[in-house]
Amino acid sequence: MDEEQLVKVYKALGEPTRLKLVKALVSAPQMACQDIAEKLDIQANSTLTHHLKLLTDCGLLVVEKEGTYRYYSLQKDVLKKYAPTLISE
Amino acid sequence: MDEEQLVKVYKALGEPTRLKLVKALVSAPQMACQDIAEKLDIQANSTLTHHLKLLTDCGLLVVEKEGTYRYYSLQKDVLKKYAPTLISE
DNA sequence: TCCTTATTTCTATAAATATCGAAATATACA
DNA sequence: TGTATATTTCGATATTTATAGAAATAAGGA
Repeated sequence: MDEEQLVKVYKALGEPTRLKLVKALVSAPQMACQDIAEKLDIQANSTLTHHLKLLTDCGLLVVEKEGTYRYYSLQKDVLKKYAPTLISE
Repeated sequence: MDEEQLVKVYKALGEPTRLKLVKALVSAPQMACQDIAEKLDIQANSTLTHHLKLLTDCGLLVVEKEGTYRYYSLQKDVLKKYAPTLISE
């Protein structure tokens, strides 16, 4: 992974809301936007979308469409490689 | 390590200049401010101090005084734990 | 003490980013 | 088609942060 991408990964993890989101997805197999927003106490949909975009752009999350829902899940191999402590802790 | 501290670590790594600095210190045993500023092409002393503070505050760097110099070095065990890919790559 | 070098602190500014509200898009269903 | 639900996009604002210049601090040597 090139340096620019590495910066993206660590920037994505270096923000409280997104770190909480990643941690939540370590135990949950996948979550829809609603569930995530509720879990993390995010007020605006657009705020959630913003965070989800950063996390998917850097490869930490993947999204799967299902009807009007989108289910986000963790790329555990990526997380394990770049921030293994988040998997086990 | 509590969550707040974790955020600090990843925030410290999620910025191009600081990531370059960490990478430079993986191979160099230690570096003084001057050397770092030159290596990373940092113009203002205050900018360097700012970055060094974030990196030491989160535990990634330690500083050792020697006369008017301060030598910064990497806490490799910390880096290895939270971002192991930076050690080997 | 005075001067030089090395680094930090202070203050300000510009750039990046987290948040929000509202409108737009997408999909399912009556 | 029309309505409801889920999510994204757009535009604006407030907060955070990276950068810089100047003054302050620290240590060594003339």
